[in-house]
Amino acid sequence: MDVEEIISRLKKLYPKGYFHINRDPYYLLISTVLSQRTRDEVTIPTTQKLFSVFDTPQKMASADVDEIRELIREVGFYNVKAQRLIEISRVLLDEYDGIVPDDIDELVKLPGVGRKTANCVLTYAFDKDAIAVDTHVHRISNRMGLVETDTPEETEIELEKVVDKEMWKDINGLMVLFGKSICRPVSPKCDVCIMNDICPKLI
DNA sequence: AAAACGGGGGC
DNA sequence: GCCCCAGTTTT
Repeated sequence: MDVEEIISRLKKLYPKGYFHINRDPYYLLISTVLSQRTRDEVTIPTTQKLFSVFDTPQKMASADVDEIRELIREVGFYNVKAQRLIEISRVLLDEYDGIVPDDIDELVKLPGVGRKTANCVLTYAFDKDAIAVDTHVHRISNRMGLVETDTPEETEIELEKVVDKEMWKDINGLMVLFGKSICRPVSPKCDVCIMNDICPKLI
């Protein structure tokens, strides 16, 4: 399977890539945590609403957890997420001088931040070379025969072997857009898919 | 390895 | 009314 061809086609299909309203590291970190297992149509306005009140680690760290909880209710998992946002902000202040670290090993130490979230921050906020593997990237990479893996962690490792480093940061956004519109989890739109001629169609 | 966290939208 | 969604932590 020609990885470069796949990414090249996705870039043509989505020339503007994935749109982010704000690439500030703290904003992106918080919005990405809020987006876990949640549609971004919901996450985007909720994050803006939250930041209209608490827009810095200093403000968030001393916020009332009940107020955060109500502000983010629509994204779901609001109880644990509200506590994590406050705890993340406190750790940033205590351990990192209020600055979001640009290192994977430091980011994953933050509560509620796993490899997917950390790699999103690295690629979108810091423009670093990393692959953020979510369910879309995991599913599509396997469907198209780029890798054969059981877990996102495994997929990240295998993708790094078969994709040029300069393309790593593009994978997540492109495959998310592709995965939501065409290569969906169930009933993918293979009949209108631009990968039709090169896809193994292992569905 | 499996459960738990969850409101909102699609069907 | 049922099922799924830019995951991560806990049991």
